[in-house]
Amino acid sequence: MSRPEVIAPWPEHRAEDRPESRGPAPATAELVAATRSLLGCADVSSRPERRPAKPGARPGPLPVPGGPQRASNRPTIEDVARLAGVSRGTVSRVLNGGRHVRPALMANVNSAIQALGYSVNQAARSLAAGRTGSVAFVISEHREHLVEDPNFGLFVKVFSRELRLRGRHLLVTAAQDQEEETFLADYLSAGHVDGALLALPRMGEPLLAHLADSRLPLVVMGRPLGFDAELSWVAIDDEAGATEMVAYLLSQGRSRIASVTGPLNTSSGRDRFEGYRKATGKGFRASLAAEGDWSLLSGRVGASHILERHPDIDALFAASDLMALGAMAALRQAGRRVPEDVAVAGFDDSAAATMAEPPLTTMHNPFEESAVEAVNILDDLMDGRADGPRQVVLPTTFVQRSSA
Amino acid sequence: MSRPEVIAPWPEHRAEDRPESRGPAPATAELVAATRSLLGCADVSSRPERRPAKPGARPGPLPVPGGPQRASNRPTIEDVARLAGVSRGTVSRVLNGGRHVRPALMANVNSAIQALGYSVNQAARSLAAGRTGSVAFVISEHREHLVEDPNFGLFVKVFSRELRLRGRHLLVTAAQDQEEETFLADYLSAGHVDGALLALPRMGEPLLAHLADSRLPLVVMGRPLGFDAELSWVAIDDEAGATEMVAYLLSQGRSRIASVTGPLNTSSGRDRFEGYRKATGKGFRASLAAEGDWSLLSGRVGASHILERHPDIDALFAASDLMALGAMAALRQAGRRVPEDVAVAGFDDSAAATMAEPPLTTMHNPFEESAVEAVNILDDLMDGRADGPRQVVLPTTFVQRSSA
DNA sequence: CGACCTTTTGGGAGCGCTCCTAACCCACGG
DNA sequence: CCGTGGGTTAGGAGCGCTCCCAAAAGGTCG
Repeated sequence: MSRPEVIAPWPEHRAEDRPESRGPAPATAELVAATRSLLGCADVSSRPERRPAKPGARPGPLPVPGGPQRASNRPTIEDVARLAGVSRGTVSRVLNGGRHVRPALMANVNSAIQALGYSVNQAARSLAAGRTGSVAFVISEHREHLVEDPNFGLFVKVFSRELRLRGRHLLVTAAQDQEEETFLADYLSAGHVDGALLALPRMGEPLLAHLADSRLPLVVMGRPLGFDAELSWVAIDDEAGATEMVAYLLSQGRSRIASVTGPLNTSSGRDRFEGYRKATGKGFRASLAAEGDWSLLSGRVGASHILERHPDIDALFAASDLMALGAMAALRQAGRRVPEDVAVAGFDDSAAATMAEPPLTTMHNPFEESAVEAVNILDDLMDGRADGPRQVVLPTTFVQRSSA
Repeated sequence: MSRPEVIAPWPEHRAEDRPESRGPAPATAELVAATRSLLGCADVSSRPERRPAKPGARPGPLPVPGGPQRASNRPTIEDVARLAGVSRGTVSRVLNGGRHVRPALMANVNSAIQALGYSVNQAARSLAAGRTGSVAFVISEHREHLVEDPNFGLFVKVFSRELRLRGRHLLVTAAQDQEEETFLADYLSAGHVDGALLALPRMGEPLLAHLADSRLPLVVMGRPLGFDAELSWVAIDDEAGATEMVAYLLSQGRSRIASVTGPLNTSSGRDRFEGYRKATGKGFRASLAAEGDWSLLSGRVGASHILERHPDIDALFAASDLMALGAMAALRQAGRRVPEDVAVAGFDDSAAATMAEPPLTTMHNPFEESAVEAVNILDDLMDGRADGPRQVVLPTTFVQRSSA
């Protein structure tokens, strides 16, 4: 972004975050006059007038030559200043954290804000400050399926909440095809947002490369293969989670453990497979694994294929809950009982896991914590508080239900 | 909104929607000079100079007294104007639809835009025009569960896509509690967005009332009970859908049809129940129905209760797929086979329907079409093209799978 | 050919805010 | 008593755009 090292104006919680007055604003000028006396405005004019009023100074609302351009009745910072008996600058300072403002004046300004129901004009602020106050959540074409994933909704919710706590907004942008992706990358680097959150990318995705080049503060959800070191990201410990799950299956006396993996061009797909491979040790055989794409269907297809090659499996580890459901359907179709004949384990602990019959044993993926962490990092990045990319890896936790 | 009847500037597709140049912008002033000659700028100066250059007119970038305030290198409309050899006003006109601009000049301006990689500064535009170019998708506290619903993601995706096609942005806002809801209502009416899309409200929701009072263009997803006439909304024909489904069950020879309904303080819950009641005709008995809240659990609980009262039911109509899944679990637990002993039908055709065992017979809810329609209406509302609230009701379609 | 109307164009005037500078205040110390 | 310096404050300048008005250009018609 334009100014390299902005040291955090726009603080946590400002007065504007809790307006009180309701209903349509009355004509502001009158309100100012009327409210002024009502408000117990501590008269701070104990100090003498500072500057002699200039001859050309505005006496009041001042009928503009070309007729008033202000169509809206929304109170402005100027109205607040007049009501509080201070200058624009002081109000602005209060709005931005209140540093270098005497407590008495600050109280006055806050009362005025409340009285007028003032709320800052985001557009004006953005224009003047060169920051937009909003953050994009970027979803690119290859993640169509993500949208059908309940976790997507969760991300949106948590992002939105966390950002608002910091006085920022969430802008959701989706690119449906290659062309739109290019447009999106340009749009984002053009300074329309202060930062971006990127959903789980695949390898070799052009959007990722574009964004990595730009100076836009960026946090990736999931480890971005090929950009591990240069980008900030939040991920879970996929390998450890997979290892733990397979170890559990082994501990239950299962020995012929198959796996439907995630796409191997994603870090999660890869790492979960790696965890499975390591945990099975010398029992590992490539033919016991089939690559899926996280979807229900791919789980069913993958499990069928494995079943043809290895009719004697007694457990199946799916790299996602959805694929586990698909696999369960295939197993049932092949006459296997779950968990009696074949134990089935999933990954993610999504809503689907509870819905399954029998309910799915799975690894809990801390989506909410990830989202919070991502916003934290992005915030530091945007405010120049970070001295380089930052990566966070969160642990998963085992959730036992009845499928394994 | 401030200006009541804005008649549609900000057209469908503008030049800014397809920038070409990549990479960081070089110092703009030089670029203007350099590019000018390269561009085959049709020299439109065949007409004589219009106005004699004022004595005080800027000769160039003009070193500002207090030092240059422009931190960013982003080209401005002024840069484009200089390069194209026209005035700011003309470029602005091109940007906003190109009315009252000669084609030759328009071409020049567009080349300049491409050459500089110019893209409009949203903040400045908003400030000057009094419109923000963004639309809020509002999710209030009572719809927590919605977020876990895959349809929510679908809404976000479709809204985002449709709005971008119209040069607008989607802002996602969620209120977690009562207080935030009040804040949100204020925020929205304060003119930070041009319009709002409200997700499926319940009766007596304060947010709905607030928003209905404000002048903010608003489209509700689902029929807002109590505001049917005064608000714009998009809904499906819940009653007809329910009737059709129950009629199907009857046609299959099922006669003792139970129902787990949706919450009866929502229009969908009410209407689907009404359709069920009418279709069952004199076979209807209140004890055959149980009220649910759309959730899996409520489906299970509701079905269990019904089963206690009426062990002889041979069909169950659930007002949502999720509740159907819950009901199926309860039935299975009670030793009933689906569909042999009890046929189960759902509603919505959500992702959960395919996942079920057996796959769910359901009514397809055209979520995507609804979303598109909602954006259409909102667009007309925001541009003052609508002469009052508008309501749309879309039909559902029967989807047969194997549960009934 | 000039009066008159329509279409196009240039540029002034803001939109509401933040940033910055200079002026002001009030100790405090010499 | 007068500098000196740190903490406050007022208000000018400007962010990049749209809106609008008046001027210019280009018809049209009697």
